[in-house]
Formats: sequence, C-alpha cells, structure tokens
Amino acid sequence: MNTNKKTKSRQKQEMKRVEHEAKREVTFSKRKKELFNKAFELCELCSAEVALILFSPHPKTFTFGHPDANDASLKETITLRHQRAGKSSMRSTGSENRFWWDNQEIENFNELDELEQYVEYMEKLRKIVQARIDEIDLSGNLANEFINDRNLLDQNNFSLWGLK
Amino acid sequence: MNTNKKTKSRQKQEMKRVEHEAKREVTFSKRKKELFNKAFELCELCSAEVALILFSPHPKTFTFGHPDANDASLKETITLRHQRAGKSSMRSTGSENRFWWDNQEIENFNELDELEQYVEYMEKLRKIVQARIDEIDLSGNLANEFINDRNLLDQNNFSLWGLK
DNA sequence: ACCTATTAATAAGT
DNA sequence: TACTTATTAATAGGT
Repeated sequence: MNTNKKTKSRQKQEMKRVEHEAKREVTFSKRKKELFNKAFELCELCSAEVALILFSPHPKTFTFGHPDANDASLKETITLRHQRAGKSSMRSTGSENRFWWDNQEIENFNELDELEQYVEYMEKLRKIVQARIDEIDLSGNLANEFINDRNLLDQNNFSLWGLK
Repeated sequence: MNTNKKTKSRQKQEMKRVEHEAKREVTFSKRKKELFNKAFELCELCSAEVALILFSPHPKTFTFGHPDANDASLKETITLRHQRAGKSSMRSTGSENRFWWDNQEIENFNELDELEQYVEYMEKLRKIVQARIDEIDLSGNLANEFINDRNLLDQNNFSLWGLK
C-alpha cells in the first residue's frame, strides 16, 4: 500500500547524544547554522550583542561569532584575515557590514591564525571587563557610572556595554 | 462577524530593531531563553561545547552560559556563587548537573562577583588556547597532537577540545 | 505568565 | 553537500 508520503519527515527526538556519527554531524551542522542565525536575529531585533564560541569534538571544529558593531580595530583585523586566509565570511545586514560571523571549521587545530585571533579577541574582552571592575572598585560608588562607561568605551574603542 | 479566532497569532516579522520598547523586551526575553535552549540542545545532541555571552543594552543585562562538563574547579566556583548570591541557576539534565546556564540579569553593572567570574573564566579559556598555540609552535608538527592535547587537558583540568 | 494561530526549524529521505 | 517535505518547535500577538 502506497501512503503517498515522499519522506518520513521530522521525528520527535530524544534529547540525548546522537550516537550515529554521520547523523550527529548532520545535526551539528544544521543546528550550528540555526544557532548562529538565532543569535544574529536576537542582535538585530533587540540591539543586543552576542559572542558565541562553539567547540565540536568530532570532527574537531572551532567557530566563533560576534557582532562587529563599531569596533574599527576589530574590523581591521577581520578584514586582514579575510584577505589573507580567503576563508572568512562577512555577513552584511542591509547597507552596513554590521555583523560578522565566522563559521570556518578548523581541521587539526593547526590554523594558528584562527587561534591567535581568538586569543587576541578574548584578551580584549577580558581587559575591558577587568577595567570595568577596577573602575567600580576605585570609585566605590556608581554616581558617575555612565560617564565612566563612556570613557572606558572611548579608551578601548569598543562598544560592548551598549552605551555608544 | 465572529471569526472564531482567539488570537491574531504569530505575524511574519521584518528582521530589524523592534522600536517599541516593551515589545522589544518581551522579544528579547523570549528569544534569549530559546537561544540558550538551542545552545543547550546542540551540546546535548552532539557533545559540543558552547560559550554564550550576551549583552543587552536596554535594560542592561549580562548573561553567560557554558556547559559545565567535567571541570571541577569551574563547578566549585559556580557552587560558591550559587550559595553566596542566591541568584544563579543550575540546570540539571536528568541525573547529573552537567550543564550550567546563568540567566541572571545584572542591574547597573555593579555586581562585581559576576564580572570577576566572567574575567576569570575568559582568562582560563584564553590560556588554554594560547597554550595550544605554543604547543604547535614548539613542536612544529602534529604527529603527537592527540597526546599533546591530552596533556594539555590534564594540566588545565579542563575539557575544551572534546578529547577527554 | 498563559494561549494559539501561524511561521520557522528540522529529521529523515533523496 | 544540498534539496524536499511532513512534522515538530518557536513565537507574535492577544488575554
């Protein structure tokens, strides 16, 4: 008897590790794409900023995304990587290059450029947050918080706190 | 004429900033929840690891999530925060506390504990990646990569590269 | 916080 | 890897 159904279609899935390797990799690929897409949409709809760092054990992958916003120095680094490696991707949202998502996969972790880029970026983030902590510790009050935040942003040329 | 419809239901939405403030905050809240949920599912289904750092400018929020996995020191820190602040959330996946997601919102960025936790975590990540770069630089080859990775993991007591 | 009509995501098949 | 589709999942707007 022919059921007229072309595919078995989506099945409800138990929330546990997909043991079949090929299946798991397809799931990873599809869901990774949608996760980045969701993050992108959240940023666009709500003016939020998301940093998304993703590690997949098998096959080894390393992916990283962050809205570029108005950080000139970061933009420069990305452009450099783009020209050099020819693998990065720019994602434009209309007329501006406001967002950048890197979905590149690194085989065997010997893409030093990628790892160095990551280290550089994380160190940058860390310093900004640490500077913020020091500000609060030193001042002991939050009266001038907005002004301090603006100075911090100007110093770092980095819009992270949504105060730009 | 009565259409019998109880709600107007979901509308197709243009992918741009939601200007109405209350609406935008509802959207942010709903989508943030689902974004973390998607990240969680990706980790569960594919044994991946995701670090998700989210900044929302208005109202100012800072959220951060990472699968806890087997990192004892991180687990300890989280537990400490949990007891001290009484605001953090543990998310259990069945019988184990394998995952931790923090959806806490920080008003005015004066929650030093949170920021310090974040700095500490980022520094840890950064060091691991830097160590990996040094390994590759020094050895100049990848023949012993797996062994090197294992040593690196043991040294850092941290499962990031999915080799545990 | 809940409801539900509708859109969006996706597992399986090709 | 990319396309298709039946089905499940997410969600915008309302209550």
